[in-house]
Amino acid sequence: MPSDTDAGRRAPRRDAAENREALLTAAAAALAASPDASLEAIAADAGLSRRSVYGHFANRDELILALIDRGAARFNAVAAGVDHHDASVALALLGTRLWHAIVHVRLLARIALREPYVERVADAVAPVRARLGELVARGAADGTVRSDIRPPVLARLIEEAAIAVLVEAAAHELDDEEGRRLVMLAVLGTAGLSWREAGALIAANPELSREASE
Amino acid sequence: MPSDTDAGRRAPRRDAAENREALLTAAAAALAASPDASLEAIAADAGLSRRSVYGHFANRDELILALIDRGAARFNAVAAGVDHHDASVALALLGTRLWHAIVHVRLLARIALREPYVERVADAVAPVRARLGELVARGAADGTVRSDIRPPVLARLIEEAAIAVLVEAAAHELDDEEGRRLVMLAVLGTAGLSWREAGALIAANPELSREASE
DNA sequence: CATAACTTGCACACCGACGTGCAACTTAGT
DNA sequence: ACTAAGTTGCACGTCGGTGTGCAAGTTATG
Repeated sequence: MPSDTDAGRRAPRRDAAENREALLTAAAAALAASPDASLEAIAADAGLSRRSVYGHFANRDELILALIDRGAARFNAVAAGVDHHDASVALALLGTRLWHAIVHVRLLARIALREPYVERVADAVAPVRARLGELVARGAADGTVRSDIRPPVLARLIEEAAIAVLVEAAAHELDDEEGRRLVMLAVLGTAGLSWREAGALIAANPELSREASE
Repeated sequence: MPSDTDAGRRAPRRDAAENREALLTAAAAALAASPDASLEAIAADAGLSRRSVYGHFANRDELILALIDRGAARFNAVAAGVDHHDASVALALLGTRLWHAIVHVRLLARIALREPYVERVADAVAPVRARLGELVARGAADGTVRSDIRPPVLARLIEEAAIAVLVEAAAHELDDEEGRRLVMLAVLGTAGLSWREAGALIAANPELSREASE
């Protein structure tokens, strides 16, 4: 008895949920490649017909919104567990975590370029941004991060630098090892550390290296 | 007598050339804002009707290609005159020059996102990329630039970092002063200098500060 | 195995944008 | 003032994509 209200109704089929997932996955891939991929293309990728997309989503827009929320959730979850008394280490750590979520990051970055969704993505991603802002502010205050750029601006620059690496990584396929290292170096460099300092910091904090899990 | 071949033909009207310019300018603005602005919108911006666009360009594509070539020309010209025995200074200098060409940079960056034009933009911009590559390689060799990232990759990262600042600058309008400073700091930070080193380098090289001309 | 849940294919209307032909108009140059 | 260069508006066909209705299938599940 699934519920009181839908008495006579049968439970939804399990494979429907799977197809919905397949659609989201296909859409993520297609939209990351080209932000205005057609429903036709997406459905085909998911192994469905265009017609049956409408059995899962009211329209194109709802599909994309679902995608945004899904990506952002993953994204924010990743950022939530990041902390360290040294702000620069925390930033590097955030970088490596982002590397694991690279697919989501790239997708959101692409979607956010299209006019109607900019705001929506910004809202969905607000938590990560907030966290990043905190870390930068703290670092600027205690001297672990540069203080020649206003913290809010610096936070944006670090964000952009990280995204740039992640996007770049897609073109020339880097292995996990190098990708994570690059994100950290880009973040730390933008944060004001010299490349030797950044290297030393990574070497001194093994938790930055052994993130092979997951 | 304009030429021998077009004997009976009258010289083209001067205002036609002006309108062509107006179209390009309007298109640059419109496409930078939204990379799939309609010809209708562009023409209106330029004070013309959609119909007469076809008097200047065979089709939408040719308009965009003209735009790419025009932007890239400006862009490459800017990069050509950049050099300095210290590679990191040269990079910073390139940064400030790019700041002056910010409009073109942003436009090309946007257009390059659209599938059919990626390659074309890459070709058009090849000279700047080449120059950047040289500088990075030289800097890595003589120790003025970080050597923990392969030079070709580092060149891409620096490029992305600079573009990120330029794009970011559009949102929150920065004055000339701060914009140029930010581009330089982002470039130098990515190149491996600490923020204090970057500050010192800028202070020590007045040509990086007095670029108010043009 | 009965049946609701789901998928499919096709038809259709709709929309925005592109590109073109043409006739009438306005305007710069000589 | 004559005239070619340039602009305009409108009509038209085309194309690709969206969203919907419906009838006929297929398949998971109770």
